[in-house]
Amino acid sequence: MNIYDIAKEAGVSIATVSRVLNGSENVRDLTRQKVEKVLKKYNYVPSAIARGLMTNSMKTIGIVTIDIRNLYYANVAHTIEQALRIIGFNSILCNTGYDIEQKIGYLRMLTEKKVDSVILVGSTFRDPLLDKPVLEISKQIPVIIVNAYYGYPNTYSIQCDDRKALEKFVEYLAHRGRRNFLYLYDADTFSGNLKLEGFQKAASKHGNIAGIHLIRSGIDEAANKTKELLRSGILFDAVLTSEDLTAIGVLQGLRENGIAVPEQVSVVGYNNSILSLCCHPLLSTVDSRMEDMGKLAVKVLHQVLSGERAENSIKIAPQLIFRQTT
Amino acid sequence: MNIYDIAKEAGVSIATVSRVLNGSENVRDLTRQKVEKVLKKYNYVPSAIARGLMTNSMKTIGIVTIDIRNLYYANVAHTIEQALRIIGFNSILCNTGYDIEQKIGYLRMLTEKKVDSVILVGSTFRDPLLDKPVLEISKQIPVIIVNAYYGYPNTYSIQCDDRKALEKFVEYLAHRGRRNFLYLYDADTFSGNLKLEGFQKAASKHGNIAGIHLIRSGIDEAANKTKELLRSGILFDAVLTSEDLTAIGVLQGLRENGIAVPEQVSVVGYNNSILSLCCHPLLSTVDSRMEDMGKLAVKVLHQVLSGERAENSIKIAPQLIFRQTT
DNA sequence: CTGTTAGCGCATTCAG
DNA sequence: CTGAATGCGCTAACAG
Repeated sequence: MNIYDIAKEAGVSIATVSRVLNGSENVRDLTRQKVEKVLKKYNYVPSAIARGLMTNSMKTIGIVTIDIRNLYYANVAHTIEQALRIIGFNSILCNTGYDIEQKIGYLRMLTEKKVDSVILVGSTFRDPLLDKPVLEISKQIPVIIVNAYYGYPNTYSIQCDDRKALEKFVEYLAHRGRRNFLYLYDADTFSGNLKLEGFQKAASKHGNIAGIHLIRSGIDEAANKTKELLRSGILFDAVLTSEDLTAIGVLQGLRENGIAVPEQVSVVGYNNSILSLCCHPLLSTVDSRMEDMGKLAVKVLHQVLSGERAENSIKIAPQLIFRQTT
Repeated sequence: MNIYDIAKEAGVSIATVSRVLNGSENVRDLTRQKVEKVLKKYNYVPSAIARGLMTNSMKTIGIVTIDIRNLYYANVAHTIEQALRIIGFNSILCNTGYDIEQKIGYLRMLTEKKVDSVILVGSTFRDPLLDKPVLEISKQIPVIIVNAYYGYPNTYSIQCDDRKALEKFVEYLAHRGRRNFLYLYDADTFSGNLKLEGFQKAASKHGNIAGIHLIRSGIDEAANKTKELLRSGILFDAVLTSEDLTAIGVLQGLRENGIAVPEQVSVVGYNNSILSLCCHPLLSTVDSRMEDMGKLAVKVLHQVLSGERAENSIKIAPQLIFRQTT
């Protein structure tokens, strides 16, 4: 069933059918009704593919991220998908994992499918090996990157000021009498480095750096590292992390050693995920405002696709969340 | 830049270009090289839209679920997306929320975009109001439903035996001396009812039903309900739930009242999410094997799309996970 | 092994 | 306000 069948049965031309399908004004009411009757009769659904071939757009955008199982990415992806739907776009979801070839493969697929834009979620997409593919794509369609920055034309970036978040939390803890700051992180990325810099700057200014350790992501990894550090006799009274999950591992490591939180040691997570509300004591953390970033990403995209001017780089302020671990 | 431009520059016909693009055998090596050279020169990417118009397939399927921020759905969606990619399909992600109109709207969009199939994730998609839309779609393309069942032709269902999970857990707890069973759940759905039935049957057989309560989803809601029940003097020594998050709320409610887990009360979650590893004590729960369900969904889909016969209904066995709360 | 031709289903001129 | 004609970029016969 296509537009020809409808036209024939309604006794009009395909142009007219197309017009009523697209809500054009220039159709006599009587004609419109004739067509709509047939449309309804067959419950006709036009083919977005054929339309796409003409308009060169499928009203679809690609959301590219590492792994949707990560709460952080899930949140942003969800927000983006919902905001896009409202402005008439659907989302192709791409979980690339950390493999660069996969990332490139997904990018290629998205250009084949002629998406109207690509939204990269996560600072791991700021990678020298991706520079060329991203540059190429950005020549065709706008590229939005959440939590990192590309300097190319037609790329737009939304970031949270991660550096400041760490700085301010260290500062806060120093005011509360903490002196020996430990930092555990699990990602050596663009935004990971910003956090690290913030920690280093503030910790050395307001106290001492008791240690900085890059560990694998996961509760057990963080718990083990904590226990190892405890055994080695390192002194610390505050632990900051790049992710809630890591902080929860720290909590468990401390508990096993009978160390009271926050009395003896303060612990701080990152992302303000639901996890931070599941542990005990409730985790102090940083709200990196992923929902706001997602919404901004779509807002910028909408502006760009509408031909309006849009900010090339937006930075929003994180929010410190004080709960029971500080 | 299209197939004509390539053909002209390579000095061949568009059919030949199409052949090398699709890896056809029937091309002389020399010819192939000529074409490939031009392809590379312009970094040519064929249009999936145009191809789709001919083949009537965009190699895309729709993943329809409530909300990807829910860990359970995120897991299944991720697994499905990955498995699909391997067999050459991409995924349009649809977060419908609970609104029925939205669900229908997404379904309509997916048929417009001519997806090759739709995978419904979650038993909330077994809804009388969706019967007709699902029936209509299933006449066009296969519909897979995870965690529920539709009896229509060309629909396929993957389920976890939720009823048995609850039965077995109650039984286990009874063996360990528990007698007064409480059940808190947050979803009045197809699978929700199965869990409930399992609980009722086993609890009344092996002990007493101390209460069954439908509450809103969330930690606080569960914690408040727990405290309310405690105040009201209801006696119970085991709490089962339909979701880890609810169980964690119960844990917090009990803690506030100084009730020891598992010494005085056992608590059981559902889904074996990462949340169950974040709380203290570590939560006993049910692994509903969403990864396996996701993989099975794609396996069945692959069979169907390949014209093979596939099981219309598959049920897999859940696994009880014993940690510290039982 | 290669080229010609004919659509796929729609949007979009351009006439009338 | 409506219709005829054209083409989007590709695949799939069908000839040769």
